[in-house]
Amino acid sequence: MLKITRKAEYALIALRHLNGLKDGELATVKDISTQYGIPQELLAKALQQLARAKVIEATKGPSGGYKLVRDPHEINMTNFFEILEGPMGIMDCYFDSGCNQLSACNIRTPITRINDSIRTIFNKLTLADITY
Amino acid sequence: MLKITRKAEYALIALRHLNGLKDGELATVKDISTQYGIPQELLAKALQQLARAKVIEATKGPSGGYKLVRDPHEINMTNFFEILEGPMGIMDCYFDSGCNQLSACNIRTPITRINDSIRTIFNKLTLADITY
DNA sequence: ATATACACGACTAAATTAGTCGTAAATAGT
DNA sequence: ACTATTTACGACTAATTTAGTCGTGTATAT
Repeated sequence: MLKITRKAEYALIALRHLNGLKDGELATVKDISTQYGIPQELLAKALQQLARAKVIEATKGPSGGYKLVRDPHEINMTNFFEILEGPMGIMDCYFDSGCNQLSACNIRTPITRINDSIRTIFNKLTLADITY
Repeated sequence: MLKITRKAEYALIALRHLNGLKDGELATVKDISTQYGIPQELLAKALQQLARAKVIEATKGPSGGYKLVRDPHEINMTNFFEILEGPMGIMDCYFDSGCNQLSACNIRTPITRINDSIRTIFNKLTLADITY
């Protein structure tokens, strides 16, 4: 019920970690997964998604790793979650119009409003806020 | 990802329906489930939970059914969801202190803040708002 | 009596999430 | 060139959660 996934949780931990690095420093998946006790392969996937979305940047090979490449103030949590998990909404009908009960549904409007409220919260929250 | 369950969704539809009844009118599970295309047994369970929590009241026997017994302004969505699904939080650690990674976790504080924001939204939202 | 409606626990099925594995590709150091 | 390190990524399995069903019981209006 209204839970975020572990993948998102792990990614958030990692992002915060990357945000704390000194200029030019990189962190590897291994670094992060051992430091925080996170399954390495799962974290790897999450970071790969963030890298594809250009939130972080990867350097391959020995002494490689990841670093943040966007201003923490520009990474908002709606973005972040949607990169990792796809559309964020408390019900699918918010995005997906394939609901076959729509005509009878009496809560569409309120649901949409609730969704918007939640998205607004997450839109306003940036990585910078999460870092303090 | 941040989804509410179908049970909660169905319950919300039902509550809104009950809220629209005339004084003294009752609605049966069957009424509601056929009108909105909801699996009857699942809806039944949800309404039983709401009845146990004294949000609605059941009358057994022929011409029985459910009716609302609380002022719609007093039924807030945090209550509502927690009746149906238990504690509402985006991560378990918000409630459950059994996390074995707590010491390393670097996002506890921000997670708590996010949770509080969401709970605040749902605290302010009453059934009356959902009914318009 | 009987038909109707709620109560409730046990159960199965489906879907989602979590986590693993194998393989490939880039690259720094030697 | 070779090797160790590190990211990239799809396929797979396992675990958990959610969805939905079933059987049985209790209350009650007619």
